[in-house]
Amino acid sequence: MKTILDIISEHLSEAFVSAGYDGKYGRASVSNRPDLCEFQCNGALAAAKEYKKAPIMIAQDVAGVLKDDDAFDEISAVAPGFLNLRLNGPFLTGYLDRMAADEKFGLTVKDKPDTTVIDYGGPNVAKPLHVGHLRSAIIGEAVKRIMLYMGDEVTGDIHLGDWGLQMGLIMTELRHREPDLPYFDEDFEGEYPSEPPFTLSELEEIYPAASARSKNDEEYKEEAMNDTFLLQQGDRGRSALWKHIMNVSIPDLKKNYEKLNVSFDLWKGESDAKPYIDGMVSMMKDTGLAYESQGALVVDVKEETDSKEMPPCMILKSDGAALYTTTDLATIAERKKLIDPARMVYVADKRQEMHFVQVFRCARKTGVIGEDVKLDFLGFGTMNGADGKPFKTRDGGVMRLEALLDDINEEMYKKIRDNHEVDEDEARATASVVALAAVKYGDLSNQATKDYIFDIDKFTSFEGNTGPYILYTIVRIKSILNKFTGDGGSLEGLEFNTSPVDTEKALMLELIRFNQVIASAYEELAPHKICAYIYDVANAFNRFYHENRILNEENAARKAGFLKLLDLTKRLLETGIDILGFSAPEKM
RNA sequence: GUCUACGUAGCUCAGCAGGAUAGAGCGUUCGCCUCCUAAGCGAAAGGUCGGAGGUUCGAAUCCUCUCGUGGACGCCA
Repeated sequence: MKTILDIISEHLSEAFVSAGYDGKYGRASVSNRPDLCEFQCNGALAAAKEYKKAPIMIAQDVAGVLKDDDAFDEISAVAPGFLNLRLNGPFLTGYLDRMAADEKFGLTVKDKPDTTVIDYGGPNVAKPLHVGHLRSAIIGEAVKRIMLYMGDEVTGDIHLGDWGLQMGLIMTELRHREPDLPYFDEDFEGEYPSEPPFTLSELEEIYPAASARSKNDEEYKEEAMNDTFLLQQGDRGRSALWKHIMNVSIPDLKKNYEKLNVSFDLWKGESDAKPYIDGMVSMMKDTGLAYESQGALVVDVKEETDSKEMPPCMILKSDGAALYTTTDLATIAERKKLIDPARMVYVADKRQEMHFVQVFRCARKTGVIGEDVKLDFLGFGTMNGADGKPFKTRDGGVMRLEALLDDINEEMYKKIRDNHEVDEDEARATASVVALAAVKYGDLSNQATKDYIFDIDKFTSFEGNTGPYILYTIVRIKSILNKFTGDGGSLEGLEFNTSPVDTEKALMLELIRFNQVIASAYEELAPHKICAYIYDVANAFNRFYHENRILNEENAARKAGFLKLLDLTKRLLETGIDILGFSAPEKM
């Protein structure tokens, strides 16, 4: 179904043509002066030059043609040449009727879905999730859902960090602590123990310890690199140990992502690309594109148009071990073979942009992937604390994701208990739903590419442009509709009011933007556009709510129209937050 | 040093295929709960859109320069 702007633009274009001007000038936009009009067209201003005519004259000509158009109640040509439009009530409700009857509220889904892989999350195994992992998870999940809603076939891959130096570091540290473990005995030929030699919390402590030591201890770091290399070569003991690390770590990761309402279709990792590395490397060597430089194997990815330095893409380190670029390239080959997607989207910290530019160029240049497959990098900014510096706990440590969510849950719980008399279980359940919305909306309402301030005080205050405000609005609507249906009312067969009151029409005008907003959020991979939109809708609803008594409205037809509008508003808002990856409680 | 992103109200952010009086939220001040949830609604105050040039009838938006801040710049991911 066409967007309302496209429809209005068509009317305008025809009018421009009828008046003797080029139809291209008939582009409509939402008014930036709601006091004057609902939609506007600035085409006459642009056309003035071509026709050497005062813009107001052109606007008047077009307005003259439009005066019989039943889509509009009011058309005026205003100096210096604006065309101001107000929509006709029945025309507007006709559009709403079609929206309400459509499964996707008039969104034109893609007729040819793109098979897409979205790579997000990217946690390292054996490391607890911390706040730094929040953005990739939240943004990636939202982008995945936007693409799904738009009709693409999307596979979300968590792409675990399970094959790099961090694995070697863990093994080195473990050997220093427990040198007698059979995994490190090269002569050991028996069965390795089935029980892991560490618990989750031990594992979570081992990595930071190892990482810290490797920074000051050159010898230790070399050991870790060697362990990494041996693991990648398939060393038996290290592979067994690797499995233990995975088995201990992954269930915990799953549990944590579940709490975030983030789910992955694939739990693949860097290690899964291993079978593709050798073939890929020899292919790159055979074609002569990969060559040795300073002991490492590299591929040049410079392009003539580059205005900056572009270091070559490193395929193998000088010790022959794989690194980040290696597994990312091999993963592209793996996805090509197993999924054959039309597009791959990577959601990662924007500081990795250079890496992805190199990987994408290298993949194309060496034929790992064809030119027809779209490769997109969506980089997000750093999550900073209230002081504008990278987010830390009060004592300066890295905040674990679990701790952060627990804090916010607790604040939320207190707030609910303060506001209403509810039993403990219900308050806890509601608190977790609202807290998640607060965190996710707080992140998603900012442009992904920018750094943003994660201010716990702000997020737990829950006023203004926040997730809880959106939820509160939905809960309000639900409450009214439930009361209505509880009293025996039915939402079937209601009709929109064709002569809406001001705040009612304002709400309608917000609702009809839905398909436009979703399409634009999809084009730009921009969840914040959906946030801004549902905030506008919630705002318009709350104004309407305050000015009208809905259930007590005496005019039955008018009341029916109100209820019909409420129902559609609720469905749109619920769809919006579902796309963003959170949900609303029944009460709050 | 090279490249890059960003500088919009006291704070946090929208707006940017050029268009009428630059918008929200928080904070500040003042109103509104006998009535469907006040986590709400209304109103006020608060801005030379970092600065300087340029293109244009018209620039927060496009171009150039400049200042400031962050980031990236081969064996980490």
